[in-house]
Amino acid sequence: MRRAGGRRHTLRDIAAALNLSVNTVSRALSGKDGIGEKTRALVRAEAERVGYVPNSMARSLVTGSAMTFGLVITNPSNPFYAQLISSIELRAREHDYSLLLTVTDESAENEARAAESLLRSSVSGAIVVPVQAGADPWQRLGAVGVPTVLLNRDLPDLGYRFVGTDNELGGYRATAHAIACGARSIVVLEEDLPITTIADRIAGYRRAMTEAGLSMPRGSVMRVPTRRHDQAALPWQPQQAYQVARRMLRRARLPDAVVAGNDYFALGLYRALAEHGLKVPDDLMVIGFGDHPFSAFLSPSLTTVRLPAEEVGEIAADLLLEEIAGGRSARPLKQLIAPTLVERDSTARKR
Amino acid sequence: MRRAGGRRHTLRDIAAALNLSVNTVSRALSGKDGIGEKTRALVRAEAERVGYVPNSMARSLVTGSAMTFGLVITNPSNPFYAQLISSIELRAREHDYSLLLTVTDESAENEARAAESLLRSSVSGAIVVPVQAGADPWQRLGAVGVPTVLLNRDLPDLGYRFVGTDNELGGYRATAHAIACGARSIVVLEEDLPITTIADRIAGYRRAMTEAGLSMPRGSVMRVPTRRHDQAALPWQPQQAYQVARRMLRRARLPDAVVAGNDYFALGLYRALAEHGLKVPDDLMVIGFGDHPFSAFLSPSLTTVRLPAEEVGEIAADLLLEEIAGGRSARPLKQLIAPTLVERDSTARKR
DNA sequence: TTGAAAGCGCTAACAT
DNA sequence: ATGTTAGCGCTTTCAA
Repeated sequence: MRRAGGRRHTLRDIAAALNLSVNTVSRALSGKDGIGEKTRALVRAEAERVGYVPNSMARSLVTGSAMTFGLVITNPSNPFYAQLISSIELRAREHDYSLLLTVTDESAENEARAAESLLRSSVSGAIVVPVQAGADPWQRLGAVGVPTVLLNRDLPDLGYRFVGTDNELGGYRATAHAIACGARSIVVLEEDLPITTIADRIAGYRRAMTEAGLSMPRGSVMRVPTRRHDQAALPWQPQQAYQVARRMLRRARLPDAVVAGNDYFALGLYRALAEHGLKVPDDLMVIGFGDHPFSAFLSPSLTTVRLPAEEVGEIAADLLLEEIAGGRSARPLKQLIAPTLVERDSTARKR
Repeated sequence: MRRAGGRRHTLRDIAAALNLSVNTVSRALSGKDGIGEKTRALVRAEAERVGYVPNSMARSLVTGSAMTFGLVITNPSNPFYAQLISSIELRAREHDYSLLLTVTDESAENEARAAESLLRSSVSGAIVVPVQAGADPWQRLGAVGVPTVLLNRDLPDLGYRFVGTDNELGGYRATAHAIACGARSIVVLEEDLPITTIADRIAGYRRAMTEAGLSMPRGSVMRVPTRRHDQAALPWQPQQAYQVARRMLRRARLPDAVVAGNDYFALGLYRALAEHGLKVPDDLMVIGFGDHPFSAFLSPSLTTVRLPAEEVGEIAADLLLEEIAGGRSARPLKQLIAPTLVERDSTARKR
């Protein structure tokens, strides 16, 4: 029955044991000066002896800061976000902040609740991947003075700081690479979600095509249906991409290359193509997005766009730390980190 | 300069505006009875008007409960843990708990700090994947009365509640399946980490081999080196498994099947085998572990062991909720959920 | 160098 | 049905 668990010791306990005032004990422990060395040693020893642990809630109540980051993410099973969690948690921890994590699962309702919850918890600041179904919840957070950094998806109306991947550039590079490899007719396979990351990638694709003077007939942008509000283990559904790819394969003229919005879609593509007797890259090139862990080990290995997850996470945390500190940052308000193309065999066409 | 952010409104503000006592306002808002309906309506209206948000720290300080789960995980980039985060966060949220997340990255030092941090934060309870480098930090947590549930890796000395995957059974099923498919000589490929999940899987492998009367010569258990304390994007390194597999392929006699400790290792195996001109499954069968998102889409598709991540997460959360509520649970102290074998092409040998 | 007093925002007794 | 008092554990004035 370990439930027993005696009451935690408080400053008062230590003060009583040592015949000191609570205040003295507080200062001895918090390393402030204006205290005798022997007193401090005494207090520390007693604190150690009884296993004193400060109560952060009490401290926060008076200082007004909970020393906590709120992190709001759509889906931890997305490897990009998983990495972001890691790198932000680490940075937070290094600066003695705790991490309060909320998952929105692309739901505006969850997002509204999340913002409210961060408010209640008096987080020192928030890092948010918005659902992009309105800016209200985060507007509110900023309005009451909680520094908020937008991650990966911007909400320009708010004028908050933002770090993310340059998806437009990613889409451009992927497409330009396909073109450089000889593709003339290129199809994009993207999820059907109304978020800027996807729109940006498509814009990048269009720019590359336009620059190369290539046409984008109807059907060049294919959409994979999303199942929102679905506590999904998978960030994306290769199976859904597979279905869409099969539909594409019924067309009279096949494209030379497909640029996928993520590597999971490329997985579905691979299967559809294999079943159809098409060889990658010789019959059709495939380019992924995300450089997910498996991509280097597919056969053929997948050419893809690597995302600067760790860097984005670190910058987000640093931006937040700066905002909390109150200093105007030298950094630009909006920061887009360039992703890099990783060339592998799925675009290495033998001539 | 949104930094302005006026002070948050408090109960006192509302009380003053309405000429009521703070207490009345408190009860009106918290839905307690003993309050006039018109008063309540009035208070609610005013709260709404000024956008009142309760201060959880203040409430927690007096109630003693922070309405927070502490979740301590080794690595969010492990898809199994990513799912666990999702399902636990959801369950917590449904019951109005927030989630405080800490990443240990397999470091005992981080773990000790994490436990201390949970203590400071007065979490209502903790769900922990221990590093298994000693039980002290969690012993301490329980000792001061914080309900703690162990996840995926047990610390039997503590006598805490535990939920996890039945890895022994998983290893057994994987191996037994290989045997059923005709394999006589089977090698296991496991990470080199001193944790029970791995030891259990190996034990299951041994049981299956023994039952079938098969021998396990030296070299039957191959170890893939771990890079600990490495904020890695990858939960495991296919590349490392690839290296180990290449070493194996230099042996005089090759096994009929390899049982991998996770699907990422299977990825490395696939490459090594392909480079060596060996066909899966005809020359060598491969079985993975984890049923990671990509596994169904490899070619050949990977036979693997699917882990009950969502179920484990939900049970962990439910156990914790029960412990917090203080009611003795009808459930067993230790709960092992059976994983299921997913048969695919990597073991479908044409006879 | 130390102590006393006040108060952070809230809830829980106990009055009225 | 409402108000008063007290106090959660800590930090922050201000005195001594």
